[in-house]
Amino acid sequence: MERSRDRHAIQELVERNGLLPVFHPEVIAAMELRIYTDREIVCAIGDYLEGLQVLVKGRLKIHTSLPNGKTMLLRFTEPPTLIGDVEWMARYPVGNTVEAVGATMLLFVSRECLLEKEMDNPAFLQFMIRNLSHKLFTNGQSTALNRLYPLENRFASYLLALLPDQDPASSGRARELRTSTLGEMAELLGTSYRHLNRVIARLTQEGVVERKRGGLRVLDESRLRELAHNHRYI
Amino acid sequence: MERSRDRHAIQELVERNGLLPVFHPEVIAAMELRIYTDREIVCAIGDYLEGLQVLVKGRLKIHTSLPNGKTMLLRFTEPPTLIGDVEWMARYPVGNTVEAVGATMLLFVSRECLLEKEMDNPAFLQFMIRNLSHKLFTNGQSTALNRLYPLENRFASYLLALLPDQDPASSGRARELRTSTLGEMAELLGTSYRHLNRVIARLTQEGVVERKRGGLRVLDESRLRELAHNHRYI
DNA sequence: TTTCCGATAGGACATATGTCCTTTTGCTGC
DNA sequence: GCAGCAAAAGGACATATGTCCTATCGGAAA
Repeated sequence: MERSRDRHAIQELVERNGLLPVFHPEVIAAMELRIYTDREIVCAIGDYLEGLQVLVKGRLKIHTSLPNGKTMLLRFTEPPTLIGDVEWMARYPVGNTVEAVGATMLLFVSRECLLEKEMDNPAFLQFMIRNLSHKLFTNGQSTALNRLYPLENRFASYLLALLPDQDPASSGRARELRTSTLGEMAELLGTSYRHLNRVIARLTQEGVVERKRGGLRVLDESRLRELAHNHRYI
Repeated sequence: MERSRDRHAIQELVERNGLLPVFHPEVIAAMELRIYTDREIVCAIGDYLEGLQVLVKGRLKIHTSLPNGKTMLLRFTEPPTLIGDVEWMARYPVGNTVEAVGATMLLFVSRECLLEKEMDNPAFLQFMIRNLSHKLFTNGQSTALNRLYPLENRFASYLLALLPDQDPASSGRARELRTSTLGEMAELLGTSYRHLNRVIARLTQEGVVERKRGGLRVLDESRLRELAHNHRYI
């Protein structure tokens, strides 16, 4: 993770993400820009955060650990998303691991700074409420859907979420996506490696994906969307 | 549902639940006391709420509907719990059904009243944030646990949550609990009637519960607690 | 009382997923 | 090139759970 105090860049990111009316100017002035590279951990379960962060560029992957030591994918998020909002006020330990997908930028504000300058700022407090509400709302949806569909569908959603953003030049072409290891992917999806393997085998059989050196290749994206139903890891 | 404007009662409930510092006096003055009887619906999925409610006495059952029409138990809550906090600010449609368990009391404040008097009140806004954070936090826990344990364990949790509060006179005695129908209970637990039946059969076999006219009888509460693990429908 | 229906109970079988193992494959260090 | 390892692929079997059916049972309606 790289830190920056580049006022100009920060100001621009604040504006582009509509954060100008939310934070007190002094708070914006105290913000730090944090740049993470692919797969870097932004925060891990059990951490006590020193502040709040706002994702302003790139994408994050959120997953959680179960008591039995396994992990399970929760969701992907896009700007502007708050990280540490749940833990901020009540000082909870971090509940989910947050990991960068590709290069990402987050704005960081220290806890003290917020406590000092924003606790009486309705705009900020309302912003927090809106964000928490939204998380709870989507959370509810996704929980239900998670229980509703078998792995095949969740896996399809996962692949779609990982696909690089559509760029015109590549449309139609089979897209690739790396996976650290299939074992890790299985963990993220909350299943066993064995089972994931079975599902991949089936999809390979059907020509939807293709096993490939160190990853998978998506052959039939539309079929994948069909399988993913409406369910999206957002 | 019965409405009351009994100032004295309302004032007492506000104080007993620590809400005095949270709401503006004028808001408290405008509160309405709503009394629900067992199994009455407080709000249903899709509703647009006209205000915020605070559970101040009794217990609520929260469940959700899945796209396929089935329902699934989410949790039970105890005072002081906010109802409608998620939907309040962003005007979301209600995401979960809320139902009274036994006689319950909620304080109601209209949306307009809040918008007019509390949007700039840091104490209130912070209160909302604390509540939303807490919901998100416990929500996360329960989601994970939900996926971790098989029905037998979730069922045990459910029975424990339904048991009437411990009263000294009845300790040691087998406790009864009505269930509307087993079919409904299955829905709440997010499983099929058939499967629930199987699990009950097993537990009956083991002498943990006993089938009974219109309900079940808990014979071995300690074993039930064992099965429920740490997982609790709170 | 007789009939009928919703609620129960449970059989038979299929699918989703987990656990334990074995084999194959492709790199990597020697 | 060869031994050795971690990841990948997949066989065998067990458990959790779903779907479809059938049979009972007890109370409500006729």
